[in-house]
Amino acid sequence: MSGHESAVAHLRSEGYRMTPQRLSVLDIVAGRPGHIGADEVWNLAKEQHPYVDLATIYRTLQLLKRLGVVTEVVIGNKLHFELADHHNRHNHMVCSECDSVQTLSPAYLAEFSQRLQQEFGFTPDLDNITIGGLCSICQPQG
Amino acid sequence: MSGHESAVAHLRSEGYRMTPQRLSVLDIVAGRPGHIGADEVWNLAKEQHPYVDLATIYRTLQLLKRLGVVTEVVIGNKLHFELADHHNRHNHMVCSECDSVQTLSPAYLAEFSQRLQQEFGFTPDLDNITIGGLCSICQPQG
DNA sequence: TTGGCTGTCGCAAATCCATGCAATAACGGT
DNA sequence: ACCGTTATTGCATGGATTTGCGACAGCCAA
Repeated sequence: MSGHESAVAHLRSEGYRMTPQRLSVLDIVAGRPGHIGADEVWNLAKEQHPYVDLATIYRTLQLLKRLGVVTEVVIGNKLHFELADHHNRHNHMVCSECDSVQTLSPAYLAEFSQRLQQEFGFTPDLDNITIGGLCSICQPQG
Repeated sequence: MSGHESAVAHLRSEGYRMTPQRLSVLDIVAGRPGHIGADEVWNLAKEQHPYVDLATIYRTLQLLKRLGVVTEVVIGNKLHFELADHHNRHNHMVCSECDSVQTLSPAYLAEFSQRLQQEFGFTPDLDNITIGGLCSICQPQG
């Protein structure tokens, strides 16, 4: 029962229906400080609602992503999700060695993004930009 | 028979073996100006070597990627590969609507990359940075 | 050339995610 | 509270990619 009532309202105002499954997914993602994998969401959701199907979890997460309620982060070769905080947007830096994740203010990307827009007419989707690389701990000869 | 003899030498110097399957994959990727999907590589490889397995194609492409011989590009939900040209590195902008790909000089990312390095000790892997978004043609109300 | 060590292959099964379809359940109207 | 419409679910299936494993084949040493 955190602060995702607005998300529920958002869903309904778009003509989507609120189901227990979707509520569970929302609760679970909202109850997490960080990001969470689809499989973890599934396990937690089954505790409240034993018959949820994994496909439903995936569809719900995709829906919430389309609505901008959650953000998708690629970690390793799996997808993770986290509640989108529009007052505190951020991008991610994922270490390819230890899979650790650091957040990054989009201010770092703003100028870059504008250049792409101006010079190529290409509008980057900032929410889906994740930077891979090596974190400070995993640097070679670190 | 292009210019990938050095890649062959690279493989062997690292203790990997050169097999006809791997040569085929190298030939095919090297013979392509742009990027190519794993399934396409497979189809072409089968023409020369009817019994190659798709798993071998994948493993070979992963190996070549690890060695820096080819670069991986995520297009839609498929992986594409292209010969890494170290004298003409580039990043990609992929349109999430039409899956078109434009290349991008890494100069655009240089300053950004340096800031991450200095402020976070994070070394971004430029080869694996792909920018998603909407191309000029697929802009809303374009 | 032969042997053996070990990397590699082909096959099959597993994983992650997406999708088609019929049964079901949510919601607005009554 | 009930009904009908239609979005949503659960199930089964499919596509893309990865992985386990036994058989096989390169490559080095003798």
